[in-house]
Amino acid sequence: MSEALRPMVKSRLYEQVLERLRAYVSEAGLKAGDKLPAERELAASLGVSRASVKQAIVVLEVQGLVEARHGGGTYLVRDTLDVEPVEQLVERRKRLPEVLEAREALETKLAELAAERRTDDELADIRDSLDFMRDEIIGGGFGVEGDRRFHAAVTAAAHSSLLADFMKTIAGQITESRNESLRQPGRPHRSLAQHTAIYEAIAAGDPKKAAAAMRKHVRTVAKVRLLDWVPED
Amino acid sequence: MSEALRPMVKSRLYEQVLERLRAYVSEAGLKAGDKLPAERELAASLGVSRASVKQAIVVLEVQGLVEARHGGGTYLVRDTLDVEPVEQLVERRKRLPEVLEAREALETKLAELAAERRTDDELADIRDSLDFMRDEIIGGGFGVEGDRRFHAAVTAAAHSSLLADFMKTIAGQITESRNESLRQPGRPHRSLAQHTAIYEAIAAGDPKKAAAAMRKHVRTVAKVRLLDWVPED
DNA sequence: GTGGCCTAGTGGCTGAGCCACTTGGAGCGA
DNA sequence: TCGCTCCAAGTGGCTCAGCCACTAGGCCAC
Repeated sequence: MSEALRPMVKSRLYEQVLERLRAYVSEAGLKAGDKLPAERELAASLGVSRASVKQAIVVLEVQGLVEARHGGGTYLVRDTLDVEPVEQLVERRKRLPEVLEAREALETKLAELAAERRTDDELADIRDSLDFMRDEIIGGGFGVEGDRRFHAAVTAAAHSSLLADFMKTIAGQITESRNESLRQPGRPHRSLAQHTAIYEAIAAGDPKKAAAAMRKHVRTVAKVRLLDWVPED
Repeated sequence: MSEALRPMVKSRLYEQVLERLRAYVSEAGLKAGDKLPAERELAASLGVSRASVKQAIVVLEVQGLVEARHGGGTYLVRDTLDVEPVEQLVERRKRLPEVLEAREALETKLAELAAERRTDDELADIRDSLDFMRDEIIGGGFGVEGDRRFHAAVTAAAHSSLLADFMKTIAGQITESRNESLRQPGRPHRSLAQHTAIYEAIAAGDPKKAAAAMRKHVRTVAKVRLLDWVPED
């Protein structure tokens, strides 16, 4: 109660940086794909430390408004730094089933191609991602990052730049579904088993088996997501 | 295209910290209000720098899952660190009109009381927040922080711990509406004018005028929000 | 008991620095 | 001239060490 009368939250510096950044983007008329000033430069011109600028950028990153490329600069994903209104979120969510259908089509083929075309190095990459996932899960994590690496490695091993490009366009939504799916009870271990099956088929050079294993995996993910989202209309 | 086949995003360290943190909370059975380990401690036990831990905490902060009190530790807001599913977001959103009604009731009375009870120091605080808001707007910002400080200062000046507690329970949703409202074109300046009117009434010790000015202001905010959210059902 | 004070604990922020990765151009060879 | 390699500059990722501001809790004086 003594605390109730005081200001409710202290403003954090990164929040002010955030606001300045948003204002800058709209004033400078930056569009999707445009490059933001370098972190060191921003820190200098805003008169704050680089760490604070970093915190602001991290926030924009998790909100999907910005993409930071290691060594290559930070880029706008949309034409603005404003957070997506709830309405659009819902809209996007309604299109998720479509995305998961598309994912099934693409990844099934990718697994098939990977089984045929993978080099030994690429197979090792897939194996590494599987190990990483296992470590994550053993360490109490969900294996999110390992899952991501696995699918990226399979995509690379398929040697189809066109399919890879398609995957890229739905990568964001897949990430979303991955995060949610892997948080379900017992999910990480089941996921690990399914990925292992995919890996083994690819290692054995068996395209049909790889495709089947991948299809089963993607459908597992999709089913959960489709079930827990029942639009009221 | 050469880039299309490579892993799509590199994992950031703060994301892994995030995952560990979530796992920790669920394993340790922490509940809303419980204290997280200190940043230095987390950094040490996770084997990462404090800056990375900080980035993860900032993410949790903007997602409203955690509250960091300067000098007082970091606390869970809910029973979990998982992000709120879209469904609940929509649910909460539907209750927003109610919140804004409640806000009108509370803040109108708070303004009235502040006009009667404010000390000179408190009046100065309100004045300061107004100046801060003006600076923000001149500097290209939206005046979000100044707005927050203004209402906090008025609440303090009203000397009603009960009303202040009520305000606290809807503070989160008010913040949300503030962020969105102030981003509308021309909004910051109009907001500044309305706040100035409230300030002047409080300074003059005119409770009726203060209440009226506050009511007008809150209704402006509410109207915009109510208009742009039309549930489909 | 009450109130003020002091100190340890903790978050906020900074500055300097190293490493990893990207990019673009210089320079070399065919 | 074209194309390739390689390197240096630019930039993000992360760490370390440290200072300051604020909070909380215990101690002490009254």
